[in-house]
Amino acid sequence: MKNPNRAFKDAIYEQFARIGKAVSSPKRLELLDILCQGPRTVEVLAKELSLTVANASQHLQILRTARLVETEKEGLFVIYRLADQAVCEFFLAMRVLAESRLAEVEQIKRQFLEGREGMEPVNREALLELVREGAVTVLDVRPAEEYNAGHIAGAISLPLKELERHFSDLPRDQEIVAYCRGPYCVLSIQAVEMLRAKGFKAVRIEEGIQDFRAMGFPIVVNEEV
Amino acid sequence: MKNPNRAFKDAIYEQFARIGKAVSSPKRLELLDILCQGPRTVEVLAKELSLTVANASQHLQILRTARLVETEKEGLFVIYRLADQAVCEFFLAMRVLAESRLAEVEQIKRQFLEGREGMEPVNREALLELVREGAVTVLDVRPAEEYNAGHIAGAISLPLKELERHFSDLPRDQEIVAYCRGPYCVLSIQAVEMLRAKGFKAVRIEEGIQDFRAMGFPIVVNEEV
DNA sequence: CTATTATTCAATAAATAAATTGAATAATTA
DNA sequence: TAATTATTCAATTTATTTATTGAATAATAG
Repeated sequence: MKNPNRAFKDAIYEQFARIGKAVSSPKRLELLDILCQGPRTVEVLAKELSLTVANASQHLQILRTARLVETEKEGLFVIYRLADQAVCEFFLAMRVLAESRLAEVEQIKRQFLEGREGMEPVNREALLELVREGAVTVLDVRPAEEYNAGHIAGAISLPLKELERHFSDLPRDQEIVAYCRGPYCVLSIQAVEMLRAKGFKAVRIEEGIQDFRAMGFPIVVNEEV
Repeated sequence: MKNPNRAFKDAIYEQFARIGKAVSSPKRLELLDILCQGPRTVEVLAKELSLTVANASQHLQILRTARLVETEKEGLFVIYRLADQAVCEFFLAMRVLAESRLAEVEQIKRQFLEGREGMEPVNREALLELVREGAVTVLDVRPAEEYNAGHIAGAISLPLKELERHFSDLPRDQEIVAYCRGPYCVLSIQAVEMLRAKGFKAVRIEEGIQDFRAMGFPIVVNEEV
């Protein structure tokens, strides 16, 4: 070893790599993405990712070893949550980097949305402005608990599962903008398809709640029951 | 497969994981850190990390596959550089996250600096303010090429290797603040030790050139020769 | 053309990580 | 207390990653 500082540097970068290793698995990234939305039990996470519970538990423990998530035992359940909001911001930064550096991401997305109406990349800035002004009906199509945990001020909660039962509550003259968890969540895609099939003027906005938060949109949190 | 969108999500998160895998090795993180300072040849990078050239080349190719770095052939040499300044910012974000989440980082650093004078965590804000005001002599102890590629406005270039020959150029009445590549670069540590041994009032500032840039310090770039 | 030099490639062995399976643990309910 | 449920543990197989080595390639200089 020529350089006497090698051991120090090795030790430091090995620590940095703990974070890197934690985010080097697609499954763990998806877990982080969901945990950005709020705390979840192992069971719920496993189901969301179509993993066995044991496998999900293992991945979660790796995230915990890297101190990116924390746990709390509540009765029979173990609730996992992000250790810090900074972890969510880091995940978002990584997503943005992947989107900007890897053309494949855009390609996979385009391929998935191909042929579906209302999903074409709209003029995002203009749409965001309309949302800001309240000039459109903003629909939060995530499950009610997630809406309660935090939603865009002025947005209406209408979980995808209940959409069919509430068509009559929605305006036919005004544009409807649906959002969900983010660009890779399909809830808003399905919602817009259903709405369009019924003749509504609906469009999807890719941004998820964390993106809106990062952009400084006012977020409303409902009281816990 | 219960969920028909699984394939889409798997494809997306697999792309994200390409970035994660690229930054999951300590060696590749160190390579990125150095490349944040500027372009380098394979040979130089290999030497800096005490790696074989073949091994360094392999790591660099992995970074290139993840589109984090780019290459350019110049004569016999292949020059690697970051593909985008955003990659440097991402690396810094990862470093900050590791520092905040992993207590081990601070511990390793403390252990390394133990017993050395001038390295105690000084009042950073106050010191930065002095640097900003030009109330202290600011020493850039990196190699001259790196100084030329970008340095804090007002800083004097005095590479560690030439320090001994230029003691007489330095003020004995004013405080000297040395900086280098960042908190895990040892150049400024060695410089401060040498200066103190000669009776100068020298302190180290942990921040590296990329940190100063991120903090909005004015950076001066010398004309290429 | 030959020699030199920087880099990459290819093959291998060793280490590490991933998913699967079934058993073990811990908290709760009947 | 026994049964149930959510989670973790441990063992295994399979796949991936890492470092090492020596050969191959490509650009340049003699």
